[in-house]
Amino acid sequence: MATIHEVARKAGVSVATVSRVLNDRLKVTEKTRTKVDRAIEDLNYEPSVLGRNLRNSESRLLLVMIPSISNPFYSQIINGIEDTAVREGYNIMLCETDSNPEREEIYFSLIRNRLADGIISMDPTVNKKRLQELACTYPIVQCSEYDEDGTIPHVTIDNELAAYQAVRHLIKLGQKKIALLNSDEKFLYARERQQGYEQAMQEFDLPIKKEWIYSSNALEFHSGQQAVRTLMSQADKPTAIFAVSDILAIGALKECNIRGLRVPQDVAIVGFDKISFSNMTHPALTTVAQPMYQMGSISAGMIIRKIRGDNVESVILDHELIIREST
Amino acid sequence: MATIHEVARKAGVSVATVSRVLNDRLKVTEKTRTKVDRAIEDLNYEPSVLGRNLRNSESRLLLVMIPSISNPFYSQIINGIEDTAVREGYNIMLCETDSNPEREEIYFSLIRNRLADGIISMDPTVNKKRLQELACTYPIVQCSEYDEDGTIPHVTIDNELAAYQAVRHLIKLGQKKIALLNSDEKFLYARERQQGYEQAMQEFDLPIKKEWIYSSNALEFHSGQQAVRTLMSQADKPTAIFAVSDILAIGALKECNIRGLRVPQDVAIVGFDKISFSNMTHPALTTVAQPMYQMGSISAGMIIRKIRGDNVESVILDHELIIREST
DNA sequence: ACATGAAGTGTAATCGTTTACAATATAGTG
DNA sequence: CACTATATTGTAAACGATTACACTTCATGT
Repeated sequence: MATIHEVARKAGVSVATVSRVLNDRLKVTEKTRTKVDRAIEDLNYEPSVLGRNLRNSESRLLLVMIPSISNPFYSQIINGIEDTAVREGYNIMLCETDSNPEREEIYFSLIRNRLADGIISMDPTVNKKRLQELACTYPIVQCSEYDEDGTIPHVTIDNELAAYQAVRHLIKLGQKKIALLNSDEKFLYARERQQGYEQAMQEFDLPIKKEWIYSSNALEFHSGQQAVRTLMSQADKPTAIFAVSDILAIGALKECNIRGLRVPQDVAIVGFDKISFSNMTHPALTTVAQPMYQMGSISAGMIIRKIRGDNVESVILDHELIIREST
Repeated sequence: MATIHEVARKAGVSVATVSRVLNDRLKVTEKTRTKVDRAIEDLNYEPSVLGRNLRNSESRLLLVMIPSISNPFYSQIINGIEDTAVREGYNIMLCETDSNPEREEIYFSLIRNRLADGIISMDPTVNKKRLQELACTYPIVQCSEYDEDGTIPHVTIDNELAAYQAVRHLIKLGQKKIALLNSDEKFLYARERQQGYEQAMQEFDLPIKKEWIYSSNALEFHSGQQAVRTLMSQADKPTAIFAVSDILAIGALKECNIRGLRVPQDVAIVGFDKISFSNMTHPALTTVAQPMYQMGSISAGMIIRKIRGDNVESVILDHELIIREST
């Protein structure tokens, strides 16, 4: 628990010199440097980040806000963020909002209190107005989800195109009765993916039936199951399902399995996200891969540049359709 | 970005009084309090955690070290930690070690640099000696994994008993040829669960065959698949599998599905951990539930008490066998 | 030998809080 | 009303670093 003063005394120099040895590496003779180094060694001194942060008025901490830590979609993104952040000398604080505005506000207070230098928001349910407001004062970027008419820089994929290609893939396999398993339309990505679905259906002159569009308000496994129950209770049953999330798709798959519907022979299923579990199911899930690691590392890079005061542009990354056994 | 000085000036009081309004709530008249409150309001002042931390020489940050963020086993634990931590005024930094000692050391440096007040370690591959060393100086607790001959307080379950009960469950169902799908024996929990397995087999006079004990060095989905390939290539094939992790069990299940082996009719499978995906498979997995949320919140409570200087005792929690479709 | 300038080092202010201690105001007592 | 005892408030010193600025050296050219 030595301080810079003790090191200075032991080395017979001033604190300024010790600080210079610690940071600059310029403008200090080899001789004093070794004296200081030895003193540091002897006392096994480590500078206090607390003191340094106060003086530099920065914390080198990044807030990463996600709705739920158990959603595997975010795992790879977080990996990307963390690797880049650590490389640049930042650490991350993972904040689980549970889509709860109160909790959200607690985390926002961390940046107002200077405990964080910037925010990467990935919560689609975040209070958009509040976020815009904060973004005027503090560095904020959005990852994956973003606000259409906001000004916050973001990184995302072309959701509409990705959905379009996924549905086209089903159509090319001869599918005609394709259901959409969507999440709540209040989310931008949900609307965009629905757009892509409709575009593909129209392009190939297939009917868009309201009964085949199922909107679930939660991205839960059970919602996927429920969707299949509803869809398959209809007179005119779909023979393929495009789900906007792997979790929903896995729920749908489970329900098909339970009902003895063979996948892909009786029902073909496409998911979205390529979470790690999507190839552990039987059959493995066809899905749209988002470049999650890259999304993470790019958003980390963006927020760090924004903290430094550079101005940054939004980025749209490429996706990829991963064809596996479920289609 | 107002400071306490500006608030003091605006309210016509000293900084000490402002600070008292902020913290104590005692020993300041109603009149001055309202003056100060109004000034705070007007400037919309928020105290800087940086300054406060330096003065109090604490950061109110907890380090939570896990090998991999994508392992769903940790999700619930982290939820438990976070809820308790936030309630006590702490925030957590999630640190993914990737079981990489270098990375581990980076995170250890955060506590040496006073950027964290304590560590909750959940990494079974952590360098035990290093951890013991640090535990002399800094508050550290272990969650789930721990060191038998160490002195670091920990929270865990009775792995041996849990494994024993899982295997006994299989035996009671009439199973006689039970394979053990273990992870690397360097982990304490692996050795303990193997103990439980062997104890159950012995108690019911069933032979323990070396060929039926498969040790995988990674807790990966693919290891589970590989295990089934190996086990089922033998002349004397097991008819049940006890896996020490759900991920391994899900891998095994997938391989059984591929090979047309019916679960549970041809092969019964038991997993361990009750991760959320364990009931999304077809059939849903019988598994041993660890009280993960509770483990998290208890370890958070422990580390906070330890930071305060209280001394804390290790805790062993109850587990539960969850019987589902795979047995 | 001396002025010059560069290079290296030291002094002290600063970041934004908290808090021991001193100072002052207020209430209570005879 | 004078005098304590007590309740509030203010002053200034920490906490542990960084850094502008001032000061010392010391090699160089004359």
